[in-house]
Amino acid sequence: MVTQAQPLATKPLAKREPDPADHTTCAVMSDILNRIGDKWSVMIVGRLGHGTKRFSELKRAVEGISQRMLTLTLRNLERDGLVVRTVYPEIPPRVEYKLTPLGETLLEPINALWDWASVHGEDIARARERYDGP
Amino acid sequence: MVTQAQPLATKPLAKREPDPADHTTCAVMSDILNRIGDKWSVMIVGRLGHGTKRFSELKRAVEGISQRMLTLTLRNLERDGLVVRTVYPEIPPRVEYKLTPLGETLLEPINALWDWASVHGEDIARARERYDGP
DNA sequence: CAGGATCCAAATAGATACTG
DNA sequence: CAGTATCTATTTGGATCCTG
Repeated sequence: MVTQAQPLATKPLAKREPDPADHTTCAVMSDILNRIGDKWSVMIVGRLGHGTKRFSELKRAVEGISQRMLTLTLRNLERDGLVVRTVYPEIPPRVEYKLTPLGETLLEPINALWDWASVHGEDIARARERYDGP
Repeated sequence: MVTQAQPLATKPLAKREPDPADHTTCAVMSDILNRIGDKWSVMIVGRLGHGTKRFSELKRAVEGISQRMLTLTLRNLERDGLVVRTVYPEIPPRVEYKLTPLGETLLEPINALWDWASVHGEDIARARERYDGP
């Protein structure tokens, strides 16, 4: 309940190797992964990396997503401070979503992953074929 | 011992921006995220980044994981060619896990994420407090 | 248009108990 | 030690209907 105003900003835990034995960072990672690891968050963040989009644009852009999941995912991203939601009180209603500065910083590691996926995706596919049987 | 596969190098699909409209890479991403996005894979890969570990070592190192989930996750990582499993026919049995060359390449984007998490974890925590109510 | 509310199916995860 | 086999609880996602 205490809205503690600790000297915030970029005074993190210090850079460190990924170390699952480090329970603090480990917990944070679990948390992050729960967000970006879900089925849609990365797609949406990636799409918003191209600029502001409204709800229906996202729905069309992110192939296969249901209305419900788009709403839920956007709410979570908003809650985590990665996305801002702006409502224009018009008729018909218009709602726009864009990345926050924090959200934009996430774009970088996500791009790294995206690159990895595009480079090694076929390696994985081959590994699976090998594993699943000759 | 296990230097069987050369890192297959970089002959990818060409570098590209994250673009959820690109259905090919998009599908690959979904796939990758399904692997590294689950609750345990990243922890395990991170831990194996420090070197070969046996089953019980991993179980102790990755806090909170159940035997079942460790087995399942390791099998998936093995299937995807990210981890090699070596059984030593001794009594009592000994099984060791280590990253493949492909698995090691994954360490890099994972580290990027880990860094991001350690830097911005508190930002997210604060954003949530703000969102959830004062 | 941008959702909220429901209901239901499927995927995931945890807790045992048992085994070579 | 390193699993497998079950059974159950929780999470998640999709489909559908409704509204300002």
